[in-house]
Amino acid sequence: MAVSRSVSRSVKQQIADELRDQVLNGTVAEGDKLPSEAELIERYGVARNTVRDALSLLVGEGLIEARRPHGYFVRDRRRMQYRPQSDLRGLPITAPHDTFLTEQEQAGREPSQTIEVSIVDPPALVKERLQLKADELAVVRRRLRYLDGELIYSNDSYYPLDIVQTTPIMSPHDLTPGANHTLAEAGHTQVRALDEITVRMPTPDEAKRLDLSPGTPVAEHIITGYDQDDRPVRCVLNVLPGNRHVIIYERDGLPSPEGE
Amino acid sequence: MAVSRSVSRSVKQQIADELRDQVLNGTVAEGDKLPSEAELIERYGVARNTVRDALSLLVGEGLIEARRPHGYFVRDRRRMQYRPQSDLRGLPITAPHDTFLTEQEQAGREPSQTIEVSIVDPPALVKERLQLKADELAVVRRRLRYLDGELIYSNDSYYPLDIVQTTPIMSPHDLTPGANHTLAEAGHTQVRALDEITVRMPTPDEAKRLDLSPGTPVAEHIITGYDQDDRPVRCVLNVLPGNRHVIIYERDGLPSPEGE
DNA sequence: CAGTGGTCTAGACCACACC
DNA sequence: GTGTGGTCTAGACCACTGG
Repeated sequence: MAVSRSVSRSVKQQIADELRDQVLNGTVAEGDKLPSEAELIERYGVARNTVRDALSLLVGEGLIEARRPHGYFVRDRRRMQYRPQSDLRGLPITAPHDTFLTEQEQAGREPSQTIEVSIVDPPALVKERLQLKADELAVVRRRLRYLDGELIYSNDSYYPLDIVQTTPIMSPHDLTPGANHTLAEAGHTQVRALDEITVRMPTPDEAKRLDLSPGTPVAEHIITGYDQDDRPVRCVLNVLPGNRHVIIYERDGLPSPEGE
Repeated sequence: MAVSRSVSRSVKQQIADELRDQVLNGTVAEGDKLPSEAELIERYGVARNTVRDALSLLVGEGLIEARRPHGYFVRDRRRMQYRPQSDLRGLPITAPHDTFLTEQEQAGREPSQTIEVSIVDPPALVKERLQLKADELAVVRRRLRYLDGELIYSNDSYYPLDIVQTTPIMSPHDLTPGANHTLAEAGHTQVRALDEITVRMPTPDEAKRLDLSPGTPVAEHIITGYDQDDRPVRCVLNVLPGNRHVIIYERDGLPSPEGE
């Protein structure tokens, strides 16, 4: 019903508009099932591909997803806070001192993670940031972090091999004293960091690893940490599914350089 | 040629894979034109919709875009730096003191912007952050920023009406002394800020306003500024096309709270 | 005018999860 | 089995831009 041909707006757009309205105003709530393709074909009197085109527009907007063979569902729009500052200040990641684990436990959720440690020839992106020569290697701790069994984000921390060679960073367990502590003991106290955030669509690999449904962008968050001698000692590569997070920074001071 | 049926990977996936490889390894460079649909139909011996399905996968990954009626082209993957800290420290946006304009001019590019000022009942999102009551209004300065004639991002700054009512913030021009200066003169010196960054697909409105091609996510960057009495005095809503920017924060100190 | 991608139709067969 | 969405075919007509 109610699709008109020969209007400026295409049929699939009109169908998508109507469904989008219903999603946004709550007629169909988060988690609800949309009508099946067959129902929409009947309702609007159009071909199946037209209905599918309309639905794929909404999928591309990140509003709905297909769960085969159950139907299309409205996606969850709630987001959790992601705070790079406390992640770094509390340091990245270890048992009692892992900010991810402790913060989430306090929030009454069940955090967990998998850790996998290896020595690798790191990607160019990491090599540049760690100022490694062509033949220098790095240790990477690859983590997948979960909350209540649900994958939240991936976190790969790279360290120059020569710095961490004999430290607990090499062991595939939570770092009980904390990675920053370990680095400091090795003579490299991290005193500053550079955060780079890029927004993009995931690669097919990432989509698979993070179990992302189509229409889900990611934030790639790269942290490069420097020690007291301005040497890069850590490069962390986080990939966050865009639909699950709000990235938060708090800033103060704002010294007004030119008297503004 | 070379698509095989009855393999686990679908035909459209195989075609997409082959084209993706060519894009990523540079066989077809940024800005280059891909083969037309007709050529791909012939090359692979499949139906048109199959070719279109393959291409729309790559469009969804943000790798290529259709420029009708010219063909499909490899998208530009260069990004410019976006630094919320200097944007705020230098203050947001005015003629000689506008960090956007001055920084970009120094980089040898031609910045420009449109400004539109109005008094509005702000969106709920802004109202919460400015702690406005239901009937309180705000002044919004809506900007679209360009570089060399190309749209870079949108920037909407909201101010509580009662604070800026009689100030130059109300005039639709560049703020020569700077918005922070004006706020300070009105007795509200901004001393801290909260940044929130969310990653999502654009709404159809945004896609149109920012001229985003399909497969382009956005970063929504919300800055809330507080004065010496911890009253929110500004709420800035930036929408950045994901494919054009790297968001950069610099942090130092990292005081290691619990001795980590 | 020719060639491009955009829209739409009307079919077909498939894999998968649930009953 | 039944119903779901996923893949694929083989056509058609359209709007737009360039030569």
